[in-house]
Amino acid sequence: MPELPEVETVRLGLTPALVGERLSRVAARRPALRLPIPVDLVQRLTGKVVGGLDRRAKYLLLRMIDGPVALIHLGMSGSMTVGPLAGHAEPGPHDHILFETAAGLRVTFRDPRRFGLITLAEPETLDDHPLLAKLGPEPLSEAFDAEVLVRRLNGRQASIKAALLDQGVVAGLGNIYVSEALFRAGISPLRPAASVTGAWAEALVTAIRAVLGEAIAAGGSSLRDHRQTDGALGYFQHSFAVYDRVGLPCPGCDCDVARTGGIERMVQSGRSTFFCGRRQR
DNA sequence: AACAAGACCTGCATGC
DNA sequence: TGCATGCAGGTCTTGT
Repeated sequence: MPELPEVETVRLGLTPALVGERLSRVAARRPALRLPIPVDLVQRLTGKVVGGLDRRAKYLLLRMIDGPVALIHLGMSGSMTVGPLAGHAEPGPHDHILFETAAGLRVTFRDPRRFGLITLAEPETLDDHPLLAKLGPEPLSEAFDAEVLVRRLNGRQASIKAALLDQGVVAGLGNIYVSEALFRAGISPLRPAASVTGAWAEALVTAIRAVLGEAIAAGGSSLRDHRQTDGALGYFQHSFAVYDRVGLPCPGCDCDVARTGGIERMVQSGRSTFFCGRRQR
C-alpha cells in the first residue's frame, strides 16, 4: 500500500488515539511478518504510555515513555485502523498486531501480504538502527533541495525512475509518486539519474514536494488496501495524472488520444512506470 | 559499487 | 464454475 502520504495519513489518524494513552493490552498474533516479531514485544509495550508517534520515510515510530520505540512498516498491503474496544469484531486472519488503550480503543495492524514489519529499537540509538541509518533526506523537510538531490544522483547511471525509488536517495517515494512527480517535472523516467541537474532538478524537487503535500491533504491514495484509520478512503487517486492511466489523455498535452495513444506504461527494474512520451523528455 | 532480477506473500481481475 | 495467469502502493538478498 503505502508511500509517504499514506503513512503520514495513518500517523495523523493514530495520533489522537494513541499519544498520551496507556497501552492496556498488546497482542502479537503470529511470530513474524517480513521480519520476526520480537518475542519480548508484548511484554515491553504493555502498560507503557505512548509518548509520541513520528514518521521517518515510510516507517512509523511509536515512542513509549520510559520504554522502547516500536518501528512499524506497512509494506505493500498494511493498514492501521482505530475502533472502539467495546463490541469489537473478532480479529481477522490478517490482523496481526493489536494495541488496546486504557481509554477503550483498539488499533489493529492488518497486513495480508505480510511484507510489513514491526520491531523494537532503543530511543538513544534510533538513528543508527539498521532500517533507518541509510535513508535519504525527508522530501518535505528543509534538508531536501535541488543541491542535495543533485549530489545524491551524481554518478548514477540508472534511470531517474529507479534512483527515486531508492530510499537512500530521498526517503518516502514509491511507485505511484515517482511516476507522478516525474510527470509534473516534465522529466522522462528513462533519463539517466545523473543527467537531472540545474533547472530540471529544481523542477523535480518542486514536483515531489507538491505531489506529496497534495496527497497528504487528500488522505493518501486508496487503490486496494489503503484506508485512513477511521476506515475512510483516501481520494488522491482521483488526482493521478499518469499512474494506472494507460491510454487515457495526458492532462498536460491536450492531445487526441485516438492519435497519440495517451498515457503509456513500461516496465523499469521490474515495476510499472506510467508517463506521457510527449510531455516528458 | 552499482545495478537488475529474484524472492518474499496474499488477493483480485481477467481470460479460457 | 474452476483454473491458470498476471498484477499489485516495498525492500531485502542475490548474482552479474
